Amino acid sequence: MTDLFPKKGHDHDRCIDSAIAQAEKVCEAENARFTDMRRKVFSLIWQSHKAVTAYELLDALQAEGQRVQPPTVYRALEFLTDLGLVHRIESLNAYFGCDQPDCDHLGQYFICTRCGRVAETVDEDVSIAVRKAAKNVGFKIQATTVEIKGLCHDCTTH
Amino acid sequence: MTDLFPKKGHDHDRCIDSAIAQAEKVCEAENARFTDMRRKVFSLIWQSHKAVTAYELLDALQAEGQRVQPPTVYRALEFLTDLGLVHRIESLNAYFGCDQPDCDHLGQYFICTRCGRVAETVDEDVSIAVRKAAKNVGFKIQATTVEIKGLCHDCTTH
DNA sequence: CAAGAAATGATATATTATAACATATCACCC
DNA sequence: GGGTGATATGTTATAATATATCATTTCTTG
Repeated sequence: MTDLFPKKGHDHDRCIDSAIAQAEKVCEAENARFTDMRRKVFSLIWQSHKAVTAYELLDALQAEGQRVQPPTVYRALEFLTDLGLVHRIESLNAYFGCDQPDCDHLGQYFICTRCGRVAETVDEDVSIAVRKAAKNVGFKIQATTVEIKGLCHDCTTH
Repeated sequence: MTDLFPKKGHDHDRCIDSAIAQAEKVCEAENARFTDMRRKVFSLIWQSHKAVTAYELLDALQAEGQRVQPPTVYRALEFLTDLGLVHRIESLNAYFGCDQPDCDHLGQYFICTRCGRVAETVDEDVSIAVRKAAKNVGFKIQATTVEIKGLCHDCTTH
């Protein structure tokens, strides 16, 4: 068993730094501009391992004295999700930083209902089963949403 | 290949009647009241094989001259989803009539992005793969959301 | 039929998201 | 290096989805 969720007391600054470094690389590869606003939003999303709502991001930006409006946040989110740097968690209407942006959007999301954290995995068996189920019914997949709610390992044992 | 989506020109009245008959049975078994409002909402949901938003239901009820407000619709939806008679499609913020209400909520939803129809399946391989993925990471499942967007068989061939 | 429980009505408001147009900033060419 | 078109952000308004709260009605059951 390998817990996907980060350990208590891990060095979260490293998560943030590494995510930003990755994002920079992706943007460069895609010839997309990682502007101040996008970087700011991305870094706010990475402040925790939870999913964050657009309005939480807005509040955080405004708390810093910026006069930001909803469209600004939603635009940054659209940019980031289009590049796969952030994923939208449909069942939470919230956004989550992806730590494997080259994963082709086939991931699955574990959402802990106790601590609120989210973890992503790209499980081949799940993808295969989903693809097979689609094939069985003659369905051509464009996108999949697999969100699993429950208790993370920490929260079942503490 | 067995298409889950109903054939063109199928007798949809039978879908509706059968769904209502099933719903009556479930409510009786659960000792829950299938009131006029709940029946009305349920039957509106079953007017098509698409997912319907709460406000589309509200509009339909109001179009019939009823002076219905949002909470009324949401209450009916809550009742129906709690009993498993209706499922919420998270990625659409919309509601869909379940034709196998004893399925334990482990279903997968195929959503056709062209015709808008939704079909439900309960694929054991997918469930098993998801449960295994959860076990691998020490995660205790409470609920799963598996929504697959793409083209139904009709829409790929026509 | 009375009394409590369950359902619905009614009002207000919270939360999530986008449309439309104005302004600012950037990248590139000359 | 300055003009120009493209890209990004600012600004205002509003749409779409959902819930809290309290009042009233309807149902059930003794």
